[in-house]
Amino acid sequence: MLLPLPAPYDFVLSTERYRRFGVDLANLWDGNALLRAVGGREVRIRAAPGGVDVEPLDDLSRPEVLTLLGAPFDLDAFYAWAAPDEVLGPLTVRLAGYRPTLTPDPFEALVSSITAQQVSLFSAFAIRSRMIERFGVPAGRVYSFPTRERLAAASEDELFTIGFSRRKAEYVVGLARSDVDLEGLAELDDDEVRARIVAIRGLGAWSAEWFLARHLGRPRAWPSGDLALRKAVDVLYGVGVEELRSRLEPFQNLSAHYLLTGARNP
DNA sequence: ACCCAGGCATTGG
DNA sequence: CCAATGCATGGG
Repeated sequence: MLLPLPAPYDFVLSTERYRRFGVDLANLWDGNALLRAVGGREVRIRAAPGGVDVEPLDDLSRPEVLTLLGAPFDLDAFYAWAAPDEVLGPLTVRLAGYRPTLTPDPFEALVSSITAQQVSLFSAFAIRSRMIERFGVPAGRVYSFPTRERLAAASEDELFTIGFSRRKAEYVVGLARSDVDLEGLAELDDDEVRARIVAIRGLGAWSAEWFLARHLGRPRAWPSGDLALRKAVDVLYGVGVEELRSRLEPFQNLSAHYLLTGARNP
C-alpha cells in the first residue's frame, strides 16, 4: 500500500545511514527495502512513486513509518530558506529529496547514542547489532529493538561480553532501570529536554542534542559537539560550529543532516 | 603494532 | 573553573 510523502523524496538516499556503517538489525536494509519491526511484526518499506510502499500498512505501522521516514520535516521551507546560502544552497540541490530519518522510540534513541559515544560508527553498529541480536526479538529477518524491560533485566557483564565498555554497560542498564519518563520528554521545550537528558548518568550534551534532532525532530537541534559535524562544517564553511549556529536559525537540525550527508557523499 | 573514531564521568590542578 | 585520563571495538 502506498504511503504518500511530499515530493521530492529520495528513499534510498534518506535511508543511507542504516547501511553506511554496517548492518543495523533494527532497521535492516534488504537490497531495495527497509525492514522494521512494528508491534512484533516485520514491516517492509520500499521506494514507490509519490512516497513509499509499506507492507503491511495499518493503524499501527502508519504512524511508526511516518516518524521513521522523517515525515514531520518541512523540506520545502528548508530548501527555500537554504537557496541563497553558498554551502547549503548547492547541497540542497545535490541532495534533493533527502529526508532525515527519525528514531521512533526514545529508549532506542538514547541507548543507540550511548553505543555511538566516542567510538567510530562502524564499531558502534557492530556492538549495537550484537546487543539487538541478544536482547531483541526477531520479527521475520529484522529485530525489534531491545525493550527497556529486557535491558533492565540484563546484567552489566552480559553487555560487557558483547563489546560494551564496563562504563557504557552501567549507563545502559542504569537508564533502563531508572524511573525517568522518556515518553513525557516530548511535551517539553528544547532546553527542558536537554536538562532532563543531561541529568541522566551517561548522557551528556551530545546525546541530548541528537535526541532532540533524531528522535523529537526539533528544528533547532544542533549537535555542535559532534566530531563529524565539526569536521563537515570546517571543510564546507571553514568556520566553527558555534559561530554557524545562529546563522542557521531556524533550520539547524536539517542543516546538520545535510552537512553530514553531503560531507560523506561528495 | 599502532592510531583514531559522530563522548562521558572521574580525578586532579 | 579547565586539563588530563581511561574506556573497548573496528578500520585504516
